[in-house]
Amino acid sequence: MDNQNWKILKFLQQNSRMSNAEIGRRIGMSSPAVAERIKKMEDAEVIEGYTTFVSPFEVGYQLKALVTLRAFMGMLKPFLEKVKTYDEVVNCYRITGNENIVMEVVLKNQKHLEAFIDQLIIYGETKTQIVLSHVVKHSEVKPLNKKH
Amino acid sequence: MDNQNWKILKFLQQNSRMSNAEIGRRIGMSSPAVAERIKKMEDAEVIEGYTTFVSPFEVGYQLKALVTLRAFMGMLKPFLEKVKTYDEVVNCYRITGNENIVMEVVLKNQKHLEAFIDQLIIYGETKTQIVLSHVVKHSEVKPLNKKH
DNA sequence: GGTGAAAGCATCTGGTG
DNA sequence: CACCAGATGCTTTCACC
Repeated sequence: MDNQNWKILKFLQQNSRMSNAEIGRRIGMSSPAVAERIKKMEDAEVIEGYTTFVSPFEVGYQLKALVTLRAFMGMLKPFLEKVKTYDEVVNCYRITGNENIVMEVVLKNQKHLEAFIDQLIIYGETKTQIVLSHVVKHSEVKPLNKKH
Repeated sequence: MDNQNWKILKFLQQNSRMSNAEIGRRIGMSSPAVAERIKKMEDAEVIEGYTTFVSPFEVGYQLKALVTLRAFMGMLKPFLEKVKTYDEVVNCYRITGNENIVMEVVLKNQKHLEAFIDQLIIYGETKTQIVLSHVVKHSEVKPLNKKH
């Protein structure tokens, strides 16, 4: 992970559809060299994949929320299986503390939110925080600063 | 947003570097037709961008946490400006309720976490939840189900 | 939305330091 | 081992239908 690799990752994080040739032009390298470096980062799982951001709002999801779950005894495991099947859940984290789970969910409206939360009551107690705005959106991963 | 567009979005969300020609082959459409549909979804901001997932762990960030902030009176606005400058913050949401902000942060180690939280004390009270695992990871946005 | 030509790109090969 | 340059097959792009 030298400086050239970080430059490649910077461009790929900003626009993963940028061609290897264009990346090469910007960092002073031939396109086969760029391709080879990308391949190695994929193999090393530094690069986990390439995706497209779809605006939930533009396709009809008017609400975004963070839903926290404090699972009932014995219900965490079944929930961890079930959560994969919910279309509304964009991200789900297992966390330390009194609460076990935080989910980022997209929903059509209040009624949809109500229906979604109703599904969860068998698994535990929930807390819902409506997202008002996305202040920092998928900021790039940057090289670790030495001072830390 | 017909069914063909949703198929294109499905492939692009799974692998944004897939060529238009390959997408076209899979959905029975020519590559110029695919290109035109993608362009229109970009213009309509249905597609917000294309990115690469970089594994924070593989590049030296051993810890992930959700940090919640309850801002002191008058400190929310300055914080909303400041948060954009933190390399550790991957996502930051403004939310409803007692607490104002939830951040997803990546950190080198406990010491780095301590230093990060120390930076926040002037803005408000914090709560930290360490992420144990990422149960659902950037699940695709899917078409809204009619029943909701 | 398809087709076909031209330009551009990815990928493989062989060769250099 | 990382890189470059040239050759080949795909891809993108733009004209036109």
